Amino acid sequence: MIWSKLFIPTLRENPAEAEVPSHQLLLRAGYIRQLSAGIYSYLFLAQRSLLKITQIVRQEMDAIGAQEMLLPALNPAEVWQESGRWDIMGDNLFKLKDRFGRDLCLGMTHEEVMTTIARGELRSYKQLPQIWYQIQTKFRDEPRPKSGLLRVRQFIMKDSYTFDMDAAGLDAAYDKHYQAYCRIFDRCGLEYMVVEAHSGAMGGSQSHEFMVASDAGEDFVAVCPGCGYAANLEKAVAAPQPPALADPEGDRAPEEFHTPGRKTIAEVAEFTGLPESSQMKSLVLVADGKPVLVMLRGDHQLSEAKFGMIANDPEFRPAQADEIQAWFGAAAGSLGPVGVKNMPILADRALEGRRNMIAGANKDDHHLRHVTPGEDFRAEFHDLRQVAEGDVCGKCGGTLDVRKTVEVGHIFKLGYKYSESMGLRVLNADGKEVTPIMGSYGIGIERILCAAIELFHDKDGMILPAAIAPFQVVITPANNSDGAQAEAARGIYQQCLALGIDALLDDRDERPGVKFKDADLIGVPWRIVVGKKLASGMVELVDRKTRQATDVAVGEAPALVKQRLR
RNA sequence: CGGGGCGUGGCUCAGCCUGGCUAGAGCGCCUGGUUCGGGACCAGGAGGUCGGUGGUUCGAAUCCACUCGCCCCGACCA
Repeated sequence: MIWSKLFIPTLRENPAEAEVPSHQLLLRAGYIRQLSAGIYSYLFLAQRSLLKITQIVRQEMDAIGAQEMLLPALNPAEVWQESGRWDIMGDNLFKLKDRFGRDLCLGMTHEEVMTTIARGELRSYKQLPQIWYQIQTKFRDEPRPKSGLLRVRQFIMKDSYTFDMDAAGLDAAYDKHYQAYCRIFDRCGLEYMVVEAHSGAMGGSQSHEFMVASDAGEDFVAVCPGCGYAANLEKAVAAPQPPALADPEGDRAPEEFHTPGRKTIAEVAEFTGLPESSQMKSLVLVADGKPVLVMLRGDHQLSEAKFGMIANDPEFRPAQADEIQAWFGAAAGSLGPVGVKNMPILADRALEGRRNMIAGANKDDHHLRHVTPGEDFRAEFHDLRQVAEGDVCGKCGGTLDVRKTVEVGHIFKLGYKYSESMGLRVLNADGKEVTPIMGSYGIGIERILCAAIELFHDKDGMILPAAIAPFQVVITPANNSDGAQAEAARGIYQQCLALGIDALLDDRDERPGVKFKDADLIGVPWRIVVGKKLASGMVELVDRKTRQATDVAVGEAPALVKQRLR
């Protein structure tokens, strides 16, 4: 296409509202404009790039036998009420009413609608398995949209849904998606990792996330460089490590001591001269309306996701000061497990086998020493702690890293949640009604673009992988008012088109510096500069990433680009 | 929803504290000219209800109240 005819509103300066690199560059490079918080218009360049991404997604989905559909974004409340998500999703679901006062919502995913179609039409095991997908706009009333296109209220998602007769079928469908996702992200040029994920409110047994490491991300992932173990921090497990100081031996009885004004783990550690790992941390939580005492090693953090799963209430809350006072007779700085009878005690596995530790005495300004789990109090042991940087890998004994990431894809085994609640049944070979098992799988289309920009940019702009760049090559006559240069550039442009290369001819009447800056900014991977060397039949082929410039014969440039694009 | 910050030509910002000239600068834009290998130069020009409403005042971009919007941190999060 011809640059002088296009609308590519590049900006010299960074708009003030943008913080993360992808947001700044998308605005500066004229890809997007904001309409409202978390709502963006995708201009020509963004749309071109997104179309390339969706095309790759489409090809790889089709390759695993998935069938593309397009479902309504506008949904009646009924189907969401049936699945229970009308209430569960709360304010995150965009809800509206039509003129007759009927409740509607804008879909955030499409389990309900897909299941509605399936239950109306699927009758026999002979029709299974099915893989259905769509690439469609989703809506979420995010409490806080942020970071440009990374967290928005309206975005494009590829979502697919599988229906199988049994767990083995689901395993196969899941694996197909796993492989397809790898091919998609590979083709998009992303560096990513696949991590075990917490399946959260969606239920289901297994779940993986496809993550791109980036400071702009919001998810934390624990990775082991040694063995490749990788898991979302919500789910990650680390091997137990010995405490900083060995426990005192012997069968000692708890013994109260005065700790005036020492409330935090750190204060008590300083006061006693014992490391934090010699203490127990007591947290009082209210799950399902009932109090629970959670015990952790002093230097450990609670994983809210893990507790939510175990307590079977993701909406749990910390107890309030007055509740704690009523239940324990002491304030939060002096709580402990000894003598607690009015609530269950959950303890982290790191406390299993420990002896003679420090804990609160349930008496203000007092603690107990020589508290031994299992002897001085009874607890149910679970993995409750959140893994931290530097913890020991549970698989290989290496050291775990914690990385900030952007989630670009998520696959999970739904199980029977929707097929059950919405009444999807088919007849099996024995003529018996059975409930198919489902999976669901998502890819954030814009997030692929954002993640690529976060991964690949420099001070001058984006360095997009060729597969998702809006153009593959830009042809820049240094001086377009030089007839020979303009003509040669046009010739090269035509040849590129003939070779099937997505080419952009920068015929603008601008100084070369302006054109170079713009080309760098919008992230086109290759540039052919037609300049003074044209006199000797040469043009320059420039690699956006390495900045390496090679002089090549005018006639050979298009073929060379073609070759490099492979 | 809690905390913080910011709203002044298309963009980046100054002016506000301490009210008073015609509301400014750089970039961008338009016209003409000179230029042409990393965001040129000269000359001329267009463009602003200072987010909105109300108040205080002889007088408000500036002070006060309310309100709307945007950004950041937290809470929240298929």
